[in-house]
Amino acid sequence: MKRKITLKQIARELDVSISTVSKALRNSVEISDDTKQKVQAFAKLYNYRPNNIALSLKNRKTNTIGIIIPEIVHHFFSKVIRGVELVANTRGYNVIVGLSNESFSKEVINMEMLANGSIDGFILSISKETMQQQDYHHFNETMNQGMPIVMFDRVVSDINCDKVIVDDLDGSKKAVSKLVENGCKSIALITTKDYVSVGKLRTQGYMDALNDHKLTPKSELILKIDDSLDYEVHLDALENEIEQLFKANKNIDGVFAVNELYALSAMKVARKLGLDIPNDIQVIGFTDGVLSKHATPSLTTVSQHAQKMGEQAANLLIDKLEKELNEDEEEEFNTIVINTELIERESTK
Amino acid sequence: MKRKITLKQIARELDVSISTVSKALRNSVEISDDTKQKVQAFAKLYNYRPNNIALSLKNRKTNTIGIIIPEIVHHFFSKVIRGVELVANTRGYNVIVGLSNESFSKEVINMEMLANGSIDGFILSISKETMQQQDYHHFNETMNQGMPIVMFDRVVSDINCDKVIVDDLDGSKKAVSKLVENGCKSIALITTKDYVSVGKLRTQGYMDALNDHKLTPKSELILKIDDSLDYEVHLDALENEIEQLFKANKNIDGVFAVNELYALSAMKVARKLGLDIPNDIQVIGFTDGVLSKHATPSLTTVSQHAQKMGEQAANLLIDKLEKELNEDEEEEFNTIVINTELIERESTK
DNA sequence: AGCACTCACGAAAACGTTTTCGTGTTAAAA
DNA sequence: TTTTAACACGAAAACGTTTTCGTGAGTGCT
Repeated sequence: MKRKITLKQIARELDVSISTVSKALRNSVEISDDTKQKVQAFAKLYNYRPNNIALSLKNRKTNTIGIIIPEIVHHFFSKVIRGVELVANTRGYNVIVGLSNESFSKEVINMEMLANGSIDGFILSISKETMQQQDYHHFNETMNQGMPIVMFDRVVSDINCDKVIVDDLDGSKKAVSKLVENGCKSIALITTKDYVSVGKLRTQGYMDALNDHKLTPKSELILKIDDSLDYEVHLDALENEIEQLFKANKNIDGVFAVNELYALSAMKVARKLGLDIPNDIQVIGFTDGVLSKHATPSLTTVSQHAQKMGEQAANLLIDKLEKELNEDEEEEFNTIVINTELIERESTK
Repeated sequence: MKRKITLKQIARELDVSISTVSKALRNSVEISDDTKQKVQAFAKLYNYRPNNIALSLKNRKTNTIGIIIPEIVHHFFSKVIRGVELVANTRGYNVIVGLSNESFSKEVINMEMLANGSIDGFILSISKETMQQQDYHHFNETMNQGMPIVMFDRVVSDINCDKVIVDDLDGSKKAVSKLVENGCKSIALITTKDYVSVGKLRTQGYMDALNDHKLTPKSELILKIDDSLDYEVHLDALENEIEQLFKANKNIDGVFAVNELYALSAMKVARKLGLDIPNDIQVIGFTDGVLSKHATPSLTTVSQHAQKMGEQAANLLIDKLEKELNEDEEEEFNTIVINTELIERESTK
């Protein structure tokens, strides 16, 4: 078990100075061809590779970006990571992952752990708890230290930074409009509490679409789920609430759900109540998940293009990292809006 | 936008030496209480945090572990990452993620990128292409440089390192035995080509279970899918093959599939052919996926405990990293076997 | 006064690079 | 022969830490 070889060791073996070795390897004109050959051959033989940590320290640049997400066992987030990885790698960066697990304190700790030199910038999506508490000091502090942040999906307008978001409003308008055009008269909305920004926007889109079609939104058709419960575990509770909704409003003929699980649960309850999909009731979900495609009937969804979001976020961040900004010139922040796409499957006519 | 503060700056401001600042912050007895207080107050005020990169260089230890997986948009792998992250974080490590995308060259490049000082050790699952080519030089070279590796799930016996594996053999035996006990006489196997080690083992488990119950395996009931196709895309081709199998063997009353998608496809085809699940035909899949739970009917599966695998792998690696091994004492490698669990749902009686 | 000790601190090396600047040698020009 | 210039290389600083060792001032003792 031999350690990795260093410049110093090569220098000692070849009886030259460290500087000479370094220059020879970088093909400097200062070094004679003879010496270059000798050094390069030796380095190749011993498979020399410069130590990344030393380089990072010297250059004050790690070529690593940190990504903080609330949860990794989630189709949407893992697709985003894939997108980030893809462009990061092709642009010569590594990716270091931190999970907040939807917790404020874990988000803070994780960011502090990485902000002390380990990475050059952040890509992140805010945890639910942070959104509730509306405590964003860690983002501001990070940025004050000159470390750029790109937020995606769950963003907050109070923070001035680059952002990549889904056009949630337009996406849900498209979905609800589709339901209306397909003949639905009484469309239910299954959404989350308002503090999650995306939930709010999707609710707004539902409203807008109804208004556009001269339909009046009815509050009894809107079900707001308290998603502080882990719904993977409390599936029963979720289905119960939906069942109550359906029973109280027998005329429901369309459902728009702000995520995959709500939509699937709605379909399950509908079947249980003897309703046929899509003839008695049509369902659309907002999601980038894997369940929709394989459900029976398969679910019509609003696709978020998660991987593309990751790619765009990474490009935004790396662009900023590599642009040496003139001191006097004002820094500017971009917001990229990713368009949604309605993927029609069997749950709609 | 002010840079992060360093020891040197604190030293200059307080008109003491760098060493004094460093010692004061670490509460050294060498420093007077007066000076300690002064320094610590100043450091707190300016929110001083030691630079990780400098520490890594000095200590020759990064407190970061690299994880290389073939694919991240995959329930199994993302659960493993979650497990790794969990114990890594509580033990003071960061996690840096590399994706091989099932490609040999990307696996090699990614490992080389990280092996030059960025991390202390690897946790990885081998890509399909690497398994096919059976070229493992990059693993050996990494280990020769003193960087430990822990392999999980897809391992190879030629390499001497720590491993965490699922008891694939026992898992599939349990599944197939269950089918037999539930009255199945003619059980089909849907598996992959043999080069993926886990596929091979699961096939073996199927054989063993049949033999244990005095049933003779019939080759016409075994369908080997060429999974070099991306089956998410070529779903039709997959379903076609399964349909041929069913049509050619009308007596099939049980199916064991080595992954979730094969199992779901089998159910879909069965329904299409007018077969009732689980009365006409029972299905079990080997998986840790999310589809099984939400399928209709929900799928009975062999659970792999992916998160636990990640946790164990991380513990194994960190244990090795933190155990200063005596030079003379032989290094030893462990293999942890994770037991599977049969989760019974609606697709079996 | 001379000596030994403790106390509180600083200098310097080390981790592995890159880069600036200086310098000795040799060959060409005056 | 002397001056100049090119050439080939080395010394040293810098990135931000930690730690070993050295040292000057002060104190107590004889």
